[in-house]
Amino acid sequence: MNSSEYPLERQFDLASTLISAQAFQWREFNGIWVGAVADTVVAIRQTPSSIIVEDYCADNWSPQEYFRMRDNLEDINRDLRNDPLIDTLLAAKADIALTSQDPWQCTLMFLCSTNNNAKRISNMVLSLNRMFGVAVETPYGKIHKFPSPRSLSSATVHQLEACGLGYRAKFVRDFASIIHQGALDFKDLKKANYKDAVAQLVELPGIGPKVADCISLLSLDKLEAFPMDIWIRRVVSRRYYRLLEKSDVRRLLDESKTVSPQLYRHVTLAMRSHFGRFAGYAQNALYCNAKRLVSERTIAT
DNA sequence: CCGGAACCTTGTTG
DNA sequence: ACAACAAGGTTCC
Repeated sequence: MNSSEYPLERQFDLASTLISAQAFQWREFNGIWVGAVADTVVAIRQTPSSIIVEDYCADNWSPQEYFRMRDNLEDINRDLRNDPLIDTLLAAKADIALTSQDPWQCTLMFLCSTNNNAKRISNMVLSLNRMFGVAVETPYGKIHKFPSPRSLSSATVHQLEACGLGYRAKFVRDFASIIHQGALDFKDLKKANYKDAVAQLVELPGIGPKVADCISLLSLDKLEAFPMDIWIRRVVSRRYYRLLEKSDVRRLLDESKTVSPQLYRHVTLAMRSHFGRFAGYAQNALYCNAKRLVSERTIAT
């Protein structure tokens, strides 16, 4: 076990970030967050001035990188500062960091995320780890590493269904095979521009435009990606309708109707042109705000 | 290309 | 308690 302390290069809230539905593998043990990341298992805790990481399998996992501590938030915020709502949210200091994850792991988790809720996604990911990941002894019990492409590609659909994946089992297996065979290289996607990366991602089984945007933003350094889920759909149609075609707004407002690929493209393009090259940061702020408002409401009633 | 339905399952809601 | 519904969408037709 390798323990290191990293000074907080800027303030952010660890707990809020780890439950913000950017990743689904984290579990808390009295303020200490334990989870599988990339090819290791880590326990993280936050002090007022630092992040302390215990790394159980390696010594190269960097919280600075994972939490994007080196992004220049002043530049980013200045860039986003032609938007009143974002200004308000930035002033409120939600302190939720944007994560930069391992693409293989990130893609797997978002494959599990479709038509699903955070709690269940988390259960699915933890089951996959338990069934297919290498067990590691920690003070918090046996924690399993994230499975390799090899192990998931040789899994049976039946085994994956036993992890609670449902109809996603086939997607996960097929996707794992593609990666295991080397038919897609995430390094190429990192080098590619946003548009090309998304175009390649949506060719993969179970990955549509929304999941492709999440992967691009959270693991491929495409900070202009603006994933639109149901929460962003609501915010956009109610607070940013001026940027959109009337017919698109009507379509978004009627939640009984699905978002067609073209509508998704229209709307997210409009948002990207509004927010610019760091649109993903704006998306994260809007998403967290929407969720926060809802949780306050459920507590109040 | 578009719209609508089906999709596994579980946690939450009324 | 228990049915109905929603849940960070995608695929198929």
